[in-house]
Amino acid sequence: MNVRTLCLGTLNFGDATGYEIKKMVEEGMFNHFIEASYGSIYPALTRMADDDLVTCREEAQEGKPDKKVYSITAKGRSELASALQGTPKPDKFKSEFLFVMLLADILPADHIAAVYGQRIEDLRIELAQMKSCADTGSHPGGQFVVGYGIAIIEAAIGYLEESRIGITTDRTTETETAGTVATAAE
Amino acid sequence: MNVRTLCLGTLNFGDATGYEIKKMVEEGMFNHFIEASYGSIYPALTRMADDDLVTCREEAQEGKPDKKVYSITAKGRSELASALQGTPKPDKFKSEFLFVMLLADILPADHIAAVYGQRIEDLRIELAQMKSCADTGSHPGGQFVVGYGIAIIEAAIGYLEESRIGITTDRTTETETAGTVATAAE
DNA sequence: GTGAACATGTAACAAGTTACATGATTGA
DNA sequence: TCAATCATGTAACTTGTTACATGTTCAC
Repeated sequence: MNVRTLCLGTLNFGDATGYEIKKMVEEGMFNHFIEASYGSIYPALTRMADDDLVTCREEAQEGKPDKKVYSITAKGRSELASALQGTPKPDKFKSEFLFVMLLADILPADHIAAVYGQRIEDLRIELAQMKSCADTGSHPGGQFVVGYGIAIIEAAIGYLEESRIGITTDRTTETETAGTVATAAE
Repeated sequence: MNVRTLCLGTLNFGDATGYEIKKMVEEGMFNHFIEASYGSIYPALTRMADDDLVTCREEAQEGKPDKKVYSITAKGRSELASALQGTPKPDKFKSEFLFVMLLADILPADHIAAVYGQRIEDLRIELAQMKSCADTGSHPGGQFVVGYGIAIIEAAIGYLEESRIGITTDRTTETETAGTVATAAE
């Protein structure tokens, strides 16, 4: 999915500036399954205004630069609907963490342990953040998405906790090799 | 993580051709948390051979073009280890499906139902595929990764199944609007 | 007085994908 | 005979990120 559809989707929930869209994406529940930068949002918004998918009203502010508040148009809404038509592409789940775990045996045991612990902690934070989203947004679609996120993160935490002993201990002989490699890397 | 590290990582499990690396990524357990195309793998392999991270031995074949079998070198292994040093970036989970669900109320009810059903089916296939990986790879890191994948996919399926009624029924008044939008979209 | 938050925007750059080019074999 | 599998490779193209540019206010 492209930035255009993303912007259209957020604007469907209400008017917003480019700045606000970015914030919603990185702080709201969007956060966990989408991302976008200013460098892509602003140009997208400008082009969409040219295409009449959104309208822009400028709001002067004291001290701060003018706000450009965007609203989705009827044309924008139908564009959004047709972009959402058809089968959505399968989810993409990219994980450097898992890649590291896959190659755990060539890495120092303490590094693995640290990364592992950190991951659990990160997931707990993500979970808390997601649960706070659940209270705010009473919108049905939002509720569903947040529920999905919670279910998955809880499963991940659960798995990591019950596998912790296995992955951390299961490596007696490898530590020397890892040491050699780490030294050679410098 | 870049293609280089990915290739180095797969070569760490044994020699392979560019073609085989691609297959492993799209069929093996790598599949679910990484992706790469020929257009990125082949150039990466060539450059890494120049940098002495891998060696290449050409194997003539009848009827088929020559195979280029790559092996990771000691230098490659240390490069891999140092690339895996440091905290891995947080997992990225991108989901068009969830985005569609978020905006379910502006889309035709039957479309949502179809997409929803398809998603459950796809996840079941993914789960089966992942479970078959579990038998093949007896490697500890692989076992862990596959276990993680299974845990998450099962959680997703579970959530989708128990929420099915809610998301599909909870939309009586919206259908008309959706119809209008769908028409306008054409 | 220093950094964060507010607010927009552009240009250079990175990274990878898609499509193309080539060509034999094998199974339906 | 038509598609798929095996096998490699390049060039054009997409898409988006990073870094920069600009400027105020508020809190510490």
